[in-house]
Amino acid sequence: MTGWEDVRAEVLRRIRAREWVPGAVIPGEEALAVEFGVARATVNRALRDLAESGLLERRRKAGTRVAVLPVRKATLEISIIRQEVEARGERYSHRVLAQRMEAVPMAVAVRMGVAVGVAMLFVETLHLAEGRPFAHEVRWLNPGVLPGGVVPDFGAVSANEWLVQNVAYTIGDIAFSAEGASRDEAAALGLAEGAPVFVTERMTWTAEAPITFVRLLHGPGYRLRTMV
Amino acid sequence: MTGWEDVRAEVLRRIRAREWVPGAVIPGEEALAVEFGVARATVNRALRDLAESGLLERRRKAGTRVAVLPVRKATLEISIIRQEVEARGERYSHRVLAQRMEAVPMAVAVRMGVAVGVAMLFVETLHLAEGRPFAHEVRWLNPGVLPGGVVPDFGAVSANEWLVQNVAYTIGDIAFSAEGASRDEAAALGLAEGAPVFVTERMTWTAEAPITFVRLLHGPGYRLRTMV
DNA sequence: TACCATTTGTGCGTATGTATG
DNA sequence: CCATACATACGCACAAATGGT
Repeated sequence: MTGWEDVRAEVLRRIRAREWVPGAVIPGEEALAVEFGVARATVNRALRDLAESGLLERRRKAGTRVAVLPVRKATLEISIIRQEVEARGERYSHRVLAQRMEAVPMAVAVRMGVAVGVAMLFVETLHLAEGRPFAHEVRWLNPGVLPGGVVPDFGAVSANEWLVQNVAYTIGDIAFSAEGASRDEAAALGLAEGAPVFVTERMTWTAEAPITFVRLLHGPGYRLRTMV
Repeated sequence: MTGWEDVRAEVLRRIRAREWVPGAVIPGEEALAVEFGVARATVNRALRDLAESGLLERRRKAGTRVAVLPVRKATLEISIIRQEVEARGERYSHRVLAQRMEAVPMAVAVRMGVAVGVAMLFVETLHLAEGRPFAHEVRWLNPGVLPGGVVPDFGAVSANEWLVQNVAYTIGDIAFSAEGASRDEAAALGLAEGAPVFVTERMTWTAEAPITFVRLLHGPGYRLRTMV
């Protein structure tokens, strides 16, 4: 009956009810464990969870305090474009518009952390939902990460999906912005030049080497949502 | 020397090295605990962490398997606009452009889950960085959540910040999109009509009642980033 | 359908490590 | 340097979910 989620709920209630006000130190784990009649580990689990979600701040020796300006943490689920389309109940397809070795432009070189002019595999893809343009993808891919140096057939499986399945867990960062579509981008997506597009730029790395830089454009109507 | 993070690192290595391929069931917690010479709880902590980040899928009785299409989970830190501006080393200020009770339009009523025409507190704010428009905010706020029914002075502390500090932990969802600025929005942000703007829409609730619906517009140059 | 065996989920009490006021 | 409070570990136990018989 008293699990760590119950403890979390009660702590949450006290924060909400302002029984514990922002900035104040709350009782220690041991004290709460006694009060709630649970083990200290159970309290720890609950408080750790609340700290992860930004509501509490915990420091050794200093104790646990209620965050003054809680930074809310929202989690985005970055899925394969195919999954995204299929989740809407639409049929997915994609077309490779270009694929070639190409010297990276400066903007990309900077983000990938390589010298300007280094040759990378350049892949341009149009993702379709029910045959209509859904997203336009431009990608630079470090050929060094391809197993055996063999370039896969991105016409069969999109680069997006192929990488997730074939190149191991990576770290990276993502940035979102709104931009006006360039002439080429607009043409690919069937929009007017300058139309607002939702831009996702993603850079991924292994421990040492850059893997890929992707610039993904979604046309009007696209919404990126967080999962509660 | 062998903490749960070490266990996680080793499991990660095996996934990366494809010793455990996507879709395959990995050894049970007990077996891994024996192999690594740690307690089962330690293995559990490590595997739970990997499952939370989307790399493993766990089900009772079925065991733990390597995710076939790992859904990457990116965490966004949603901070107060003032913090965001100050983090850039710029001076923050804001102006309340409008504040009145107003019947919610249908689009907002639907999202807030209230009847069309219900009166909410409407607040329009312009956020400035170094005196230049940074973001335009339109907010509908349920007056029922105001302590004592008193409307705070949003000219002193922005509604954004006031709510975080005075209304307790909430659940909500956020959606991001790119749109063309309307005439009024463009005017507020000093842009041309139809210019691409980055739109953040946030809806928050307490357990039962809607708290607030916000529509936040950022002009060109704004980028929303994830933390690694 | 009913039951059982397996596997993860979580709890308890205790002990030790570690950052830090 | 020490006392404190969190961080994490261990071993055990039982609960809950669920695949299979």
